[in-house]
Amino acid sequence: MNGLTQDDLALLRQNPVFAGLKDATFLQVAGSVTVQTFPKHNLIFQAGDRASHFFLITSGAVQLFRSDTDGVEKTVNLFRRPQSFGEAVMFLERTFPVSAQTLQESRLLRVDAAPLMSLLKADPEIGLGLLAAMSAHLKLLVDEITLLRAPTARHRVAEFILRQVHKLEGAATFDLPYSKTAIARRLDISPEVLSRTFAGLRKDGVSVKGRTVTVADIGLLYRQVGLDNGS
Amino acid sequence: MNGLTQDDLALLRQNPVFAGLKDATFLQVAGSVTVQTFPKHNLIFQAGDRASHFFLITSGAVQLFRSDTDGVEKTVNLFRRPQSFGEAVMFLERTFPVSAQTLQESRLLRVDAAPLMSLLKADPEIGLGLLAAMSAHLKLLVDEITLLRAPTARHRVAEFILRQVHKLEGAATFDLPYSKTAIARRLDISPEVLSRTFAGLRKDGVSVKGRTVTVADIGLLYRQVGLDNGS
DNA sequence: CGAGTTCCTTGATATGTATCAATAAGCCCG
DNA sequence: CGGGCTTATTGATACATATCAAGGAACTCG
Repeated sequence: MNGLTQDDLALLRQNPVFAGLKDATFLQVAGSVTVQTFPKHNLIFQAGDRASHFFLITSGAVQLFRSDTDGVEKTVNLFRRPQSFGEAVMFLERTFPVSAQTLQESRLLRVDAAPLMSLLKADPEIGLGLLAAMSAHLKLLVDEITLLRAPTARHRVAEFILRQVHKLEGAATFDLPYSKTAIARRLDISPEVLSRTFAGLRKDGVSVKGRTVTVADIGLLYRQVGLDNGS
Repeated sequence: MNGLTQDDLALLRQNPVFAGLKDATFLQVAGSVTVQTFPKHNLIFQAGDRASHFFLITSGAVQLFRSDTDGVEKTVNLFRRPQSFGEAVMFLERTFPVSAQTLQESRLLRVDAAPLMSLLKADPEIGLGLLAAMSAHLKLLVDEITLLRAPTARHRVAEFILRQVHKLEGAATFDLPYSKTAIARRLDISPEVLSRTFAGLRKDGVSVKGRTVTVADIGLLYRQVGLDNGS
């Protein structure tokens, strides 16, 4: 053991760098992760240091900063749990372009580049797997943003339905993938509004009975939402 | 030339797979991208085919589907401009687990794996560069989602300010990075509400004069927003 | 089958945000 | 400096959503 808690492992696992790894590979890498705690205002690394590792924050706060020629510190970025920093530079095998210091007492997970990079270089498939996972993840997030930027609850719900339906026109029936409360949370609306919105969509041929949703005319729904289904 | 328009290039460029490449590398890869147009209901690839390429949609719509043993088509996913599909499988050098067909007349950009993969294998740094860029991109998107999920305009604006400030407490002054209209768009609120919100924050020590913002007490702002600055 | 949950729906109300409209401030360029 | 443009502010109003409250439906477990 290296002192990592369950929480630490979960945090690592959901970091983009690790999310795409297979369990076995992940555990292998996690084995070399170490916990470091720093007091307030402690330097973590300095601009110009070799980026032989990156950090994930479990508590506290870290400031990335640049020291001007005249010694004035200019903060570039501020990170907190569950953010990580330094990984991009690590992948690039460069030196840190900025310095990092804690703003509070902080607990960090230090991920050394060596084990990860040697895995990546020994087995290119791992790197490709990471690329695959990251691009898939990016797609999901872009979709999520599209959904959240929809102007009204009606639009969000309709978009959500249209994504479940996987068709451009005609009729369709499908089951909601999870509870309505959870869907409401995901769409960032209250459960009440979700319920009302479903009710309001009834006159447009959307009927919801329990978890089963039936759409009479998908094309109509596209038009309702102001999207173009291309037809 | 291979028939790619400016629009095609821009679309490719903003795809996660290409967004992280250096210009030179990008142009090299783009040189082997081809345009393919398909009529409606045309098979693009079949489950089991070798994933020697992936596609980006410039117009039309594509359905990914699975043919059950009894021949029933079950749609897995539906993609439209500017989405891409197949890249994850391509990176993994596997065969497509599903089939793809157009639902409308469609125009696709076909990106062959060979040039990209040989680049990746010849120069591991390119793959690492992609990983670096993707993980940076993922961070941005996650931040964006956090921002959009903030409950009120006040929260969004405060979060936005706190991100510009890069500090946890004390006072700070900074310049807005772009016009207020643009900021409003980014926060998904109307310019009027942004204006009012700035005005409303005045009594909490936030003053906005032109593009210059001054925050008297950052800790107060954190508390206002219900965030914890850890102090 | 029925009591106890949890989840969902519906109504009433308050709050927040968009929208419309008008004014004011900033900016560019002659 | 001043006209003409864009950008920002402020007010009035309408609409959308959250919240509070209560009733109803579905699910679980004995």
